[in-house]
Amino acid sequence: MLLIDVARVSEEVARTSARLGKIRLLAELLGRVERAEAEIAISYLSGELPQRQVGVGYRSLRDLPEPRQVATMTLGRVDDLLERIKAQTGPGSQAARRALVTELFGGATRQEQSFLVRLLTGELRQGALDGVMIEAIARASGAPSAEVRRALTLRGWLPAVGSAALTGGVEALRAFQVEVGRPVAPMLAQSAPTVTAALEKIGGEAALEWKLDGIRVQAHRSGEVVAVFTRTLDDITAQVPELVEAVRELPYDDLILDGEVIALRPDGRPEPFQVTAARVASRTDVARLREATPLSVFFFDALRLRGKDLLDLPDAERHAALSDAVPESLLTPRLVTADPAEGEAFFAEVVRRGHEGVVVKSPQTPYAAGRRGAGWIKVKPRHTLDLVVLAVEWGSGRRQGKLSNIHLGARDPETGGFVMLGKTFKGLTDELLAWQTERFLQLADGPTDGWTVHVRPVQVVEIAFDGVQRSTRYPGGMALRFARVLRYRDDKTAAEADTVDTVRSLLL
DNA sequence: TTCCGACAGTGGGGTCGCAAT
DNA sequence: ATTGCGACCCCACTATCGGAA
Repeated sequence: MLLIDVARVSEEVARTSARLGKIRLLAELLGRVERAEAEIAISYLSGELPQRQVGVGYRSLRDLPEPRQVATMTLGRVDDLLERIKAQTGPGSQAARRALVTELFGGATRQEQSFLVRLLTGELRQGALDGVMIEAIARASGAPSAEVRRALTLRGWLPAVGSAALTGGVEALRAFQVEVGRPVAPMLAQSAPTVTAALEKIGGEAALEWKLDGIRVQAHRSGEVVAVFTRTLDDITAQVPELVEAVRELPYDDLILDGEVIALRPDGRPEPFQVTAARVASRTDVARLREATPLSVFFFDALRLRGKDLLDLPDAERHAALSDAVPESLLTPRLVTADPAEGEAFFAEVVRRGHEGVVVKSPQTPYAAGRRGAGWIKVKPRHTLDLVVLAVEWGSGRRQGKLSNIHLGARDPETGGFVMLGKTFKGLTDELLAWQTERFLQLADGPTDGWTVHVRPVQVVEIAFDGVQRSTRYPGGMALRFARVLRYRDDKTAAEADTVDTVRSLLL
């Protein structure tokens, strides 16, 4: 199959707003792709590369060669070039990669170049990724989409699942089983503003667990072999020796556990997320790093124990099995209650100890691998500040032509100026986007680079955020974590906005 | 007919490793 | 030594479609 066939379908999918229409278009293409190229086609049309990453991003694609007039590239040829690009390492590799990128794009038409750029930068923007592709595979193969989804959560890579479905139908999909050493898509949580609201959603008794601000881990053990995976199924076994040792000491040797690793201070309080993240990301000199910043692990779920899959069991039963297999010191603290007052007190205590919040879990739900099911609901405290808008950036995609990402500043009483604390584009409705575009064009002040519009610092905005972290990027040395817009405040002037001192007091 | 679950999109700050400067 | 880039940790929120109620 030619790349142009895939690029054309992608554009047609992007033009189609109906999801069923997108599914029909994708299924039609899957129906005529050769088996040998099915993985590549599925991969490209769900916005990922078979190579996963090849070391080429937005910056490397700035100036491309002139496009061809006639489309001749096959999927196999593109895949081969991407494979060679990925294989470049060591001195001279950047030039070699650049040459191969030129070769790839020089063989492509304008339409193909556009598709490849979006594919390589991870911005396909056709309104269809895994979720829609699952349905398309189901339709093209005749297998129920639930079977496709189930196979995906166990295999972790849709092209392999889709290719199997197209070749062998439902039977091939059923052959995918939980396999120790191969990560399962982790279950995710929804969120609620308070524990009371979360309990109400679940209805009746629920389990409340500490939410630790670390790195999610899935630990596998087969015999003495241990492997550890992240939320996106990357292998980080070598970076977390403490976890590997802890799992080796467990009495069972065929298991998959779900948990969190986190760096704790000697007094048991958590280190800032940045400390845990830096430790886990470091691959060099791990032995020395673990002396200075040891990691602790806390498990909260068991997907497999003693060779038995537990995914389909209700939470309460999985947790009973977990607490039977794992010592208390490795278990995430947990309280089972139906009483909102008791739940809120538990939440307050967890926050007082410096942790991120709680996860409220329904005792009945099975492990919904890969889904953001209603069985788990996270609750975190929320801070707010009244800040001043210093500048705005033009949006992209569906926000093209709208001023979108706003720069946030706190008042500095010493200088009478404002100190930037970060940016946000979250929490804006279409109505608000339209309003702020007009408002900030009126307030525009000073030079613009065509991207950022600086404004007179007069507009106050109420911002919600999770916390203040240390920053080397901003002049105040601090930045807001997960900032989002709550509302514009026209009842306050910039002189009444919150100060950097207020923000600094939240840093400790 | 209305409601709501699932998805895709739009980006945020911080960190590491690697190659180039 | 420093800088630029790619990749991946953490993530919130809104709009939309289409099946469920």
